[in-house]
This record gives sequence, structure tokens and C-alpha cells, in this order.
Amino acid sequence: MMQESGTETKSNGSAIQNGSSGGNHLLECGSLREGRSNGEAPAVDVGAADLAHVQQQQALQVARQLLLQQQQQQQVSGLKSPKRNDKQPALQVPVSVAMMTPQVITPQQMQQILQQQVLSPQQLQVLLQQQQALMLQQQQLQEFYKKQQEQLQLQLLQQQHAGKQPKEQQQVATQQLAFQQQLLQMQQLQQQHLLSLQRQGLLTIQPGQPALPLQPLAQGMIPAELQQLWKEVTSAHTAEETTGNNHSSLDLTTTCVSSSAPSKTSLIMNPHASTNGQLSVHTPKRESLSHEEHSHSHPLYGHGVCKWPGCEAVCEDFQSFLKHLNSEHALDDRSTAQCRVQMQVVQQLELQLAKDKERLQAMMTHLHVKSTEPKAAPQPLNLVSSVTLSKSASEASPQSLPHTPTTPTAPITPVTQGPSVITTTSMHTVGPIRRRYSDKYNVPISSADIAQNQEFYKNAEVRPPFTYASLIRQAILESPEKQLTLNEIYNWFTRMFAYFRRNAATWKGAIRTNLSLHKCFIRVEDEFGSFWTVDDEEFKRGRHIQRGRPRKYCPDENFDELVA
DNA sequence: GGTTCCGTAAACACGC
DNA sequence: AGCGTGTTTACGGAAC
Repeated sequence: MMQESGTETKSNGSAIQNGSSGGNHLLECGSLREGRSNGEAPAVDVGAADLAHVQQQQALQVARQLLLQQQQQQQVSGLKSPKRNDKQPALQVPVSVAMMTPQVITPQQMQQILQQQVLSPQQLQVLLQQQQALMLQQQQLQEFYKKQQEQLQLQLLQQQHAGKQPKEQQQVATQQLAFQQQLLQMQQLQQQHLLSLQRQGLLTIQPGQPALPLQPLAQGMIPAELQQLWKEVTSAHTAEETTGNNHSSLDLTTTCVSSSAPSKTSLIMNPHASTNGQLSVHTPKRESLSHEEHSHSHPLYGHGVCKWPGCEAVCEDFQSFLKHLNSEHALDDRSTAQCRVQMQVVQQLELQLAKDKERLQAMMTHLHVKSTEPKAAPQPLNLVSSVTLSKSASEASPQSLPHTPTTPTAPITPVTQGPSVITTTSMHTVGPIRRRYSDKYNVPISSADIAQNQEFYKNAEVRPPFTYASLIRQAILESPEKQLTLNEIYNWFTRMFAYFRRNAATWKGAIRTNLSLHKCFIRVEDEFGSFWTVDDEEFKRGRHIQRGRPRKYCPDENFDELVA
């Protein structure tokens, strides 16, 4: 029990640590670092949200300036054709993709949303107002961007026909890219703000609200042609990257923008971040939308059926599926509710998975000593190093080589070992357990083996995965005099294992049988009675049970041997 | 399918 | 006679 609980504590600790780290990640990304437990942090939260608000306004201003500059440049440049006009769409499409990339909630965010705490109505109101302001900004930016895109498109068309100097065009492109970066930064800030809102319970408390922040973003879903364009563009940019222009793709994986250092934008230009024409934004929504490449792996489409939870509408091809998806599963209250339900399902599954992972980790940790220690046959197995078993433990060696001649170093895997240790209830019902691993794998048990699970076996009625012979040997070797009477052996069993507090007649008889059958157990008589010792060399020798050839009981001989 | 290991039950003996 | 201890045998399940 101690082992198990200890492991659980450790696992829980790591889990908590992981969770907190994830939370810290979000906290670092977002502007809100709230201490929600006291339930009275609206001022702090609002202040942090305001900070994000200011940052977004700054970004918006920068974007506007860039846009103005670009417009001026366009006016100056007039109709000039570029040498490499094929590059122009490249600078539009990626940002278009990024601009319209829907917000996708990661599983971590799901958990946080689901585990959120309730805010006060005042908090909600403030946050909602902020959110609405942000959405207005977002729409404003989108309008700017659309206009800019239209102008650029027009310009490009004109340039393609008239021919232009590439220098100015590159400047335009650079300006546009910078502008797009600002847009992305804006979007990321908004996303962080959304996450903050979600974490504060806004989305759950106000079921209608998620549609508010998500709506404009989801409306800008990536058209297929944009994907195709982006694909072509990135492939064209790959060649250009060697010239030092690394503005070809936007690495959105690091969308965390520090509130304290907004200049350290996360818009890291990473020319290698994209593969196969895909932005390195690992959002399920994006992947689902890039159906040109993944039309057969859409998570919501399979076997001609829409896999939206509860839908199962038949879609003959992927295009019809997309139509169906956009029409029947648009972003509305119903879809949002279904998504929330699915989030809960995922959360439950993740929790279950986390528990099972913890369990597996505990099993692995528990078995780590024996499974990872070198067990080369010629090497003494010094995994015990027990204080009370200096001799026997340090000299532990294969004890039944004929049984496992080819696997002297076979590790004890959880597969073979786990059930007998973990399944407390099943252990009691499956009946006698044969092949205790201590014998099977030629590893005598030790005080360390038992000590690791001492509390567990003391309290849980779990049959220890050791043979009677191993346990008897252990009991004897643990004693100060390396000798025990039969009754003391009984007491050791009952003291160390809850399992042996029942059915005494059975296991006591087994002990007596084993003491008699095993050559390694030597009965010694003195003036006070008789006691049992263990010949550990004999124990480690291999077959220590003589069945086919019953040994002749000869206490005098044994005594002489012991004395000698 | 045979062998081996192991647990279990039982019979038996011996001494107190 | 009853009990504890010790020995031996038989049987069956599981693993090899």
C-alpha cells in the first residue's frame, strides 16, 4: 500500500506539475495571471485584460500605419510589373490562411475551460465588454486586410500585364508581410484573450458567448483555392529561401505573446516550419480544412458518413461532405453545445487515459528495480543490497537455470508481472498463483523486494507473487539468528502479508510441506526444540524440491553438515 | 503432448 | 485424544 500510494503521490505530483505547467503556459501566453481561488480578483483580471487590450490597440495602430505606408507606396509605384510576379500571391495567401484560421481549443484548453470557476456577474460583464471590443477590432482589421488584399490583387494584375520593377514590388511585399505579421499578432492576442475568458468561466457561464468571439473567425474559413495557392506559394518560396528571404512562412506554433514583452512577438519567421505547404499551426480545424491534401483523413468524415457526433449523414464524396459540414454544422448554438459535449467526452477520456498512464507508470516504477537492473548470468545480481541480507542478497544468482536457460537477462515486464501485483481484488479470486517470478526469473526475493511493497501486502489481501520457498527463505534470512521455528515462520507470514491471515490451515500446511521438500531448508534441533535454517547456496542451486526422488529425512546428517 | 514447477490436500508418524 | 510438527504422496494447473 505504501508503494502504491507513494507511486500515486508521485504520479499525482507529476500530473499536477504537468497541469500547472500547462496552466503556466497559458498564463504566460495570456495576459491574465489570475489567482482565482480567493474569488475576488476581478480588479486584477480586468487590469490584465486591459493590458492585453492596450497591446492589441498598439498592434492595430502599427497595422494601420503599415497599411497607410503600403497604400502610399502603391500610389507611388503605380503600375510597375515585377520580375517575379509569381511570388506575389505567396505573400498574400499565407497570411490569409493565418488570418482566417479559426480558433481551435486544444485539449489543455478544454480541460481548463471545463474546470473553470465561476465569475461574478460584474466580472463577466467587464470581460464581455472587452471581448466585444476586441471583436470589433478584429472585424476592423479584417476589413482593412480585405481592402489591402483587393488592392494588391488589382495591382498585381496590372503589374503582370505592364511589367514592373521588382525592387519596389519587394518593398510592397515586405510591407505587406509586416502588416500581416501585425495582423497575426493581433489575432494571437485575441486568441489569448479568448483563452483567458474561457479559463475564467465565461464560455461556460454564458453559453451564447462562445459564438461571439468565434464567429468572425470561423466565418473566414479557408477556401480550397487559398489552400492551393498557399501550396504553390510555399513551394515557390522554398527556392527563394536560399536567397535569405525567410519571410516565406509563418510559424504559428509559438503563438504565445508575452504580455510584458509584446515586442517579442511570437511571429517567428521560420522557413522550415511548414511542410507540404502546410502552416505549422497544429490545429484540428486547420487540418480538417486542408482537405485537398487530407481529404481521406478528415476526422469528421469517414466511410462516406459524416462523423459529427450524432449526425452520421451520408455524404457521397468529400465535397458534399464539406457542404454538409458547412451547412449543417455551422457555428451556431447547437454546434457549440455539441462541441461542448464532445469536449466533455474528450476530457473524460483524457482523464481516464491520464489515470491509466499513472497506473502504468506506477507499475513500471514498481518493477523498475528488477526490470532494468542488469541480470547477466555471470554477474551477481546485486539489486537487493539489503541491510539484513548482505550475504544472500549480494550473492543472489540464478536459482533455477534449467527453467530459463535462454533468458537469464529477461526483464520482468509489467505484462508478466503486473497483474499479480496490482489487481488486488482479482488476485484474491483467481486462486493460487503459480510461477512466482522470484523463482521463474531466477531472482530470489529479498527484503528489498518485499519492503518495496511491505505496506501494500500488509494491508491488502493480495497474494504475494513469491513462492512459499522464497518467502520461507526470506523469513529465515530476515531473522537476526538466521533461524526460525515453524511458529515464528507462521508469524512472519501473518505479520507481513494480509493474505496469510486467512485459510491458515492451507498455507501453514504448504509451509510445512515446503520446509520438508526443499533441500535448502535445514531443520536443526537443540535443547529448546527445533528450528529451521536455510542453506542459501542450495536454494540458489536450482531445483530445490525433490519430488520424484523423495529425500530421506536425516536430521542428524543435516545437523552435522550445518555444524561442519 | 510431455516435462517441470508449484500449490494444495491428504495421509501418516512422532512427540508433548 | 488432541494438537503441533514434520514427512511423504498424489493431484492438478500453469508454464515451458
